[in-house]
This record gives sequence, structure tokens and C-alpha cells, in this order.
Amino acid sequence: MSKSNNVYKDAFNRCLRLLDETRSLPSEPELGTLLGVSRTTVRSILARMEETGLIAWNKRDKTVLRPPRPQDFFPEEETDSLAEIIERSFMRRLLAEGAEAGMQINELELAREIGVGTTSVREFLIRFSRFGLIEKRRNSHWVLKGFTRAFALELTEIREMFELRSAAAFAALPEDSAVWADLDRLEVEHRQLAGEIATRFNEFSELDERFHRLIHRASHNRFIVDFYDVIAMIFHYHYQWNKAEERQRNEVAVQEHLAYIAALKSRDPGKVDTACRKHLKSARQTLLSSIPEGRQAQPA
Amino acid sequence: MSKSNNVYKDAFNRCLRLLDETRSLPSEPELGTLLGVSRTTVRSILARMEETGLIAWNKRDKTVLRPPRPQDFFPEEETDSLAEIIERSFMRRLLAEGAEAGMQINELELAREIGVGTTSVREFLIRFSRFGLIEKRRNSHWVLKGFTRAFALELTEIREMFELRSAAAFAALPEDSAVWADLDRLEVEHRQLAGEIATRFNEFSELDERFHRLIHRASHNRFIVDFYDVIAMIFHYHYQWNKAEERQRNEVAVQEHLAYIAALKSRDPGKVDTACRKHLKSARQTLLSSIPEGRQAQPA
DNA sequence: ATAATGTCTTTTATCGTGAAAAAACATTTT
DNA sequence: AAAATGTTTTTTCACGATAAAAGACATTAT
Repeated sequence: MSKSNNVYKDAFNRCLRLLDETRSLPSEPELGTLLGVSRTTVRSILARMEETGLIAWNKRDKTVLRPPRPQDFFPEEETDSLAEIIERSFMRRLLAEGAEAGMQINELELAREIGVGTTSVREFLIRFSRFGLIEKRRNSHWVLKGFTRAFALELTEIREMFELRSAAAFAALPEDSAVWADLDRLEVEHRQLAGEIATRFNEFSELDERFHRLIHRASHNRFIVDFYDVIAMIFHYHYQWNKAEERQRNEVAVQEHLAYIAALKSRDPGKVDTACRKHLKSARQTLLSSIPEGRQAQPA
Repeated sequence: MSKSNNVYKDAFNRCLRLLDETRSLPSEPELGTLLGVSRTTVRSILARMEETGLIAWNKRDKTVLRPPRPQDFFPEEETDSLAEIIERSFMRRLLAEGAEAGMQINELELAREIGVGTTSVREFLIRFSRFGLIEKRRNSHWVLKGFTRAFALELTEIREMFELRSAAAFAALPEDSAVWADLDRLEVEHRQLAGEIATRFNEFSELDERFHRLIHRASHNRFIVDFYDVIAMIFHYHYQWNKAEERQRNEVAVQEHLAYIAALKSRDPGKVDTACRKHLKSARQTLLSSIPEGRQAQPA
């Protein structure tokens, strides 16, 4: 099996959702941009839609014949890229009990366990290494550094440096910058979420990421912007793992964000600094409190 | 050709240099640690040394029969790892004329040009991406962001944040920390180099790297320590490329380092901050002045 | 009994290969 | 002539295979 066609399957599923909304589909290049795939893939999708009687396809004419049924969709798990599959497996292992710092990581074993080729695992590990959780020994195995307290402290130290600087840069942006409209929109979303926090608290983490990325982008520094990937990854898995007090935590965070947004809009550097610090402090506390005291780094 | 034996060849060459110093070689495990390779490789080395009449090998006894001759060494170029070869080729292209921002990078073409498999090129590009000079388009090619003025400014911005913080942490280290002895040793090396700067100015960049890495390590933050890899890489190639005023630049930098070292030893935060800022400012100037004004990023 | 050597097994590094997906080129339609 | 469709070529992604190198185990020497 040389390469899975998950790009096609995922785009097909997304295309099915478009069918509900229109009588006929747009041109091939347009569909390509819409779905984020090449025309080659678009044509495979159209071919199958024709075969299964979803559309009538003749050159420019792509008329919708019937609405999509559940069985038209490809199963969710077939739409994931290999990288996603490997990442999930790896993180499950990493966050599971028994993943102690200093432990060695075996490419071949990982590949066999997940059921993929070694190349994909190697490439994943190289990409993953920038998160600072693993390290390669030259000509030899990888070493797990572990999701320790030290890691969390080092991560938050950088995060705080970067975000304070980005927030200051944000507040100094000219009145006519497009970011103020983005911020307004995020503020509305925050207020809506705050109003229905009892039922929608689990939607917070997605909003959180969008909010912080907007701020980091104001730094206009690729290293700062890219570093948010590390934070996002950690928070993503961290929240999957630690559901304790989730609702209350998010409720507090939403309010902190609203205060932070107000400070940014005031454009007063002092207020921005205070609001940013306050939020970062509680974010750090949340992360730290979730790491068992016992998980300590092994002495090198 | 599945894998080159450069590890063996490089270790063999290094082992030859040991022959000059002793009558007989130590045990296999000891040699392994000394050369940084496994016993398997050590035994291949010993086998060849026996074959070529360099040593008499019988179990624990490894007597040196004759000093190594130039023709005993493997050619330098055969001792480089594939990753090094690819990196050099890639950087040559990147720094050559015509490597404009926005240009797309073709894995297959690169692999063919260098004469290696695509897997190795892919892995290199993934590793290299953390330097912020290239970026991957999902399911498609890599895009060159280019060694532009913007890149240099973003890089130095982070460097300055990190180094100021590390220097402050360094100065606050307890009297009995081992770093003070390291610093003393580096100071001596700086004074020696300063005395013979006319002839040895080209040895500065290696000393520079060791000095800054020592300071960064005081941060005890893996992200800060790792970031120095980005700086080191850029400076490494930058200095190969831009030899203008090298001697004078290095002469100034050595003096700035000595002032910086004195400030650290004073343990006065104000003095440290001043000396560090001064040096970083001139380092930034040097880097910026070497980037042609014309090299601008393409609009996205 | 400890540490070395000798032997065998496992893992890593790299390639060539083939299908999926993108991209380029040619042709037709509006 | 601009933009779509139809067709062909190129590139990316992922695999299994193989030699180099590491590592584990068994044996021998001090």
C-alpha cells in the first residue's frame, strides 16, 4: 500500500456537505480552491458523485440529483492523514502511565505497533522533535524527555515572553488595521460563549487558540508565531487528558479574555500588560496543576 | 547503495590520529566511547588497521606497528554524513544569486541534483524547516521564504530577548557554580586570540559559538538553548559567504566579548545588561549589513 | 567476579518503486 | 480571449528491502 487516498476521501466528504446548499456545483477550478485540493482530486470526487447518482455530470453542468445520505460519506477514520494517525498514537503512549523521562523510543517498534512504514514514523519524530519532548541520539535511538513539570515551566516561560511582547505590539497597531475588526468579532464570540457557558464550555479551547494566534500574529515575527504551534499542541492533548474542573476553568478563562480584550482596545500599555499577565498566570497554573508531582525528569 | 559507511570512515580517521600518541590501543569498549561509536564499528576499524599493517591485533593486545601515513586516511569527503552533504548543497543554492523569496522547492529535483534518494531530502527539509527559511504547503511543494532583511530582523529580535534573559540568569548563578570556571577558561582563550588577532581572526567564529552557548545554557530553558542552533546555522553560512572586513569585525567582537565577560563577573545586572546589549547591537548590524537591500520578500 | 572478546540480533539510514495527488499542457466551450 | 474541460507529465507520499551500525547475549580471559 503505497499511499492512502485520504485527501480524496476527506475532500469528498466536505464536498457532500456543499450539495445540501446548491442545485448545481461550480467549475472544477473553483471547487478545487474551495476544498483546498487539486483539480485531479476534484475530478475523482465528481466521478464518484456521478457513479453514486448524487449528481449528473456533463462537462460544465453538474446538477445535484439528490441530497447526500449518511452512507454516502466515507468513514471518518479513513479521512485522517497518516501524520495525524501517528501523532495520536504517539501522544496516547506519551501521556499514558509508564512513559517516564529517559525512556528510549524505537522507530521500528512504533511503526509496527501503529501499522505504518518506518519512513513515516521517522518523519513524524523529526517534525515532533521541535516540541522539545524528544531528542535524537546521533546514529541511534530517540530519547523521551517526558511531559514533566520542568517542560511545562520552560514552555510557559517562553510563552509569557512572547505573548507580552505580542500584546504590546498589538495595542500599538494603527487604528485602521484590520486586526481591530477581528478582535471585535472574537469579543462577540466570547460574549456569546460566556452567556451559554454551562452547555458550551467545551467549545472554549478552539476559541482560545484563535484568540491567542491573533495576538501573536501582531508580533510580525515568524519565530513567535510558529512557537504558538508548540503551545497549541500541548494544550490540545492536555485538555483531552485532563477534564477535571474543565467547565470552571473555561469560565474563568473567558472572563480573563474579555478583560484582556478590553485592555487591548483601551490601547493603554499598562492595562494590556496587567491583563495579559493575569491571564498567563492562571493559564500556567492550570497547566502545572495537571502534571502529577511524581513525573520528574531523570538525572542526565 | 543503501547506506554509506561514513561513520566507520570518519571514526577510522580519528582513530589513526590516536596511533601517533600510543604504543598500543585500549580495549574495544573504551575505544568506542572515545570515538563515539559502537563496538561493531570499533571492530571494523581494528580489522582494517590489522589488514593494512598498522597494528598487530590479538584479542586484548593491539600493538601499534607503524605511524599512520597520509594514504592510510580515507578521503575527507567520504567521511561526511548524507545530512551534511545535503545541507551544504542546499545552502549553496539558497545563498546563490537567483534564490528569490517565494520560489518553490522541488524535492525530486534537489535529490537528483545532489545524487541522493528523495527520502533523505525530505527528512532534511523537515529538519531544516525549523530555521524559518522554508515552509511547506499542505500536500504540495515547499516554498522558499528567503534569507531576507525581514528574516534577519526577526531572528535577531528573538536572539536579543533570549540572550538578555540568559545573561541575567548567568550573572545570578551562585559563586560555586561550575560555569564560572568555564567562563574563566573562555576569557583566557579570548585574551590569547586578541593578542594574535592578525593571524588567527578566522578562529573567532568557533569561539563565539562556544561563548554564547555557555550563556544561553544558564537560562535552563530548552527552547532558548535550542534556538541557538538557528543562530549558529545562520552565522556559520553567513560567514562563509561574507568575508568582507572579517578581520576587523572579529577584532571588535573579541573586545566586546571581553567587556561582556567582565560585566558577567561583576555580577552587576545593570552592567551585564549594558555590555550584552552593546554586543548584540553590533552583531545585528554586521548581519544586516551583509544582506543586499535588493533581497526583499515577495508579497504573499 | 569483572571486564574483555567473540557472535548473533535488532535497529537505523537509505534507496528504488508505485500509487495518489498536483501541476502542466492541449483542447474545447462560452 | 478568457475560462472551462480533457489529457499527460511530474511530484509527493509511503512502502518494503538491504547494508551499516548499534545493541544484546554468550564466552573467555584476567
